[in-house]
Amino acid sequence: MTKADSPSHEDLMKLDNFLCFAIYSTNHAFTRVYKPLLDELDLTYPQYLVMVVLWEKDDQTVGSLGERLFLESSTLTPMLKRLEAMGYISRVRDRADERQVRVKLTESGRALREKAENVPRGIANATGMKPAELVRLKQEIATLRTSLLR
Amino acid sequence: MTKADSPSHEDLMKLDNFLCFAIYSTNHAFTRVYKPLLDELDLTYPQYLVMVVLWEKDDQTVGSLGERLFLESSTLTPMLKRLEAMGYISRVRDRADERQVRVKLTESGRALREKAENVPRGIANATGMKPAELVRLKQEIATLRTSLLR
DNA sequence: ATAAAATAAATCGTTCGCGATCTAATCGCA
DNA sequence: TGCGATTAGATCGCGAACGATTTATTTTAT
Repeated sequence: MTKADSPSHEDLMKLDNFLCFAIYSTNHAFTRVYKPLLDELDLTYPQYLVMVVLWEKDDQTVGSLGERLFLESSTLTPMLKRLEAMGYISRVRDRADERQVRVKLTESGRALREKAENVPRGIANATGMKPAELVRLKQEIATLRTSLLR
Repeated sequence: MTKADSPSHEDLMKLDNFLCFAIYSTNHAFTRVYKPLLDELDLTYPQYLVMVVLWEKDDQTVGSLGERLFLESSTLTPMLKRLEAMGYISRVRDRADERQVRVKLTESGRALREKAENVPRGIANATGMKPAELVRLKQEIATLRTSLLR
């Protein structure tokens, strides 16, 4: 492919040229890097993301967690039940609107935050990127996500 | 956070500052964008990636597919069985080394390639990015993946 | 005031993805 | 040559993830 041409079907059909595959495989890579760090907290990677959202703002509905994480209730409900079984959160129907379930941190869930404090640095480290670069790349990808969901 | 400081724990603990979450959620966004395009081919997104690898190079072992896609045999074996059941590939033990399974496209699997020809452009379009940008971003993320797996 | 529409979460069935383990085949080397 | 180590896939159990559907509640419109 020369500079002036638009990419050919041939080029577009190569896995290594897929932006989506770069994302897909890097996502798996992150999961692997997180594994040993999160094992100590007894959390899976998606469970950890839920906890991060709750540490940021406690007492949220399933719906608001889903909006924040881009997940459906069919994904969250079972996950939240697991976190509840582990004692990190409580799930209670909202008295004012019984359709909603309010998800709150337990004492144990709040306490976990301290244990998780050093996780982000461990991850940032594994990327081998400088903080500023990292922020820029993150922002570019978030923008891409917005385009895709539009 | 001022320019001179390194990021605080507080900052690092916010979901929106997580590079990994940008990747995680953008991966899901890609899956959603692919869905309607791949429905016409009766393929899931991961199945499509397997087909792309085979269209690039036919007759590979489970191991080489896994190396290419960063997937384990425990993931691939069931997927390949589904693709076989759909008639797109065949799985045959290698006569020279019976430990290996050779995965080959069927006539139908090769034919599918034409139907899939316009998928990449549809996706590229949905990103709203120019080809050159897209290549650069893809490369940055692939480099990140390499760092993470190191 | 009540029936219809909308909303929130849960449930079900299917596919992915992994780690741990198992089985079968091949290799290495004494 | 033969037996222990290695390798390649397959299997199993578990946790995501989604779409489609269901159930329960609330809102709206008549």
